[in-house]
Amino acid sequence: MALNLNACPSGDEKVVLFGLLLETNARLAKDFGAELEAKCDLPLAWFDVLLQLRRNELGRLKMNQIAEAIVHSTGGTTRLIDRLEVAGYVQRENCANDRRAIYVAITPAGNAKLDQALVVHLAFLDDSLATRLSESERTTLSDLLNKLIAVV
Amino acid sequence: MALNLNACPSGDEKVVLFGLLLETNARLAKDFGAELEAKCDLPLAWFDVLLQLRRNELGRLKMNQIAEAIVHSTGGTTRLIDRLEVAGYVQRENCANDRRAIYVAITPAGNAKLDQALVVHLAFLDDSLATRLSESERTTLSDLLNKLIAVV
DNA sequence: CAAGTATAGTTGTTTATGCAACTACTTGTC
DNA sequence: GACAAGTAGTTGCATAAACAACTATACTTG
Repeated sequence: MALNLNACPSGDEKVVLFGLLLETNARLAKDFGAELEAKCDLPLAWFDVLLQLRRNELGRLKMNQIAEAIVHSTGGTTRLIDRLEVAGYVQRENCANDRRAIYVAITPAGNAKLDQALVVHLAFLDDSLATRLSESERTTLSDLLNKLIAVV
Repeated sequence: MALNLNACPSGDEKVVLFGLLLETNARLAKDFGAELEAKCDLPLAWFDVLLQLRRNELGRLKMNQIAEAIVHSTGGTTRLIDRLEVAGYVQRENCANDRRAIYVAITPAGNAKLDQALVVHLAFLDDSLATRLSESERTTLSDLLNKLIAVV
């Protein structure tokens, strides 16, 4: 396995871990994305936006908060929200205090779609997460990822 | 935090974990990708390909093995390898046994570029991984991700 | 061994995204 | 209170990737 470690640290423990993280993510995103698209006709990025919006108790966030939360550029987020708005899942609302800013609010149709998607999501997670990791393992994983992401 | 759990399981433990995985990955990929691009003029996807090639003791893989390893479509992989080949980092080689198949082999220039990139990678990992997670935490994280990815 | 099926890779087309330049608005400072 | 600097969002452009249709080769089965 570790054939030529010094010249080529491609087998370094941290390098492997980083690669594993990318790969795990890519496979999960691909699998779940395909399922979501097939069963709900909803792209993963749209799901992500709707979920972020629901997590805010007012059901709305500013553009830059969304961009930050879903780790997209602001330009990309503008057009992503454009598509969601055309589909009727969100709507732009003006911000009284700051006329530069725009709130994006989830609509009833968006909430309904998200509910539908969450059913699929939970089934997927039962199948792919819960069968592979116990509850305590999932807690450990959460803790580690939180440490990893903290103040990056 | 859990305002309306039953109607809207957006705060479900598994849902949160899944989101955390996506977010961690997105941030790490974005940060490291930017650094790699800035310091080595090497896109993250190229780095990934070169790393996969080096991990094979012959320094070469077939197209479909690469596509599988980096979790891309075969069509996307064709064009990714096109670019790497134009840059001189890999070369296509015929496969004697199977005339449909094509080997992609890393070139000396590719190896040199990868060495350069690995220096940057290790520095990044020291900075973003090693400072946040101890060695035993990293081992735990590796184990959990391996379980998660197994036979997906 | 011929016909049908499966596999490896490429190509046309569409789409989503990032970057940089831009407009509009706000905040801080003299 | 005007001007500089900073911030919010959008747009033009370039690019990377997915999907589906295609070609070429290999395998399988009657």
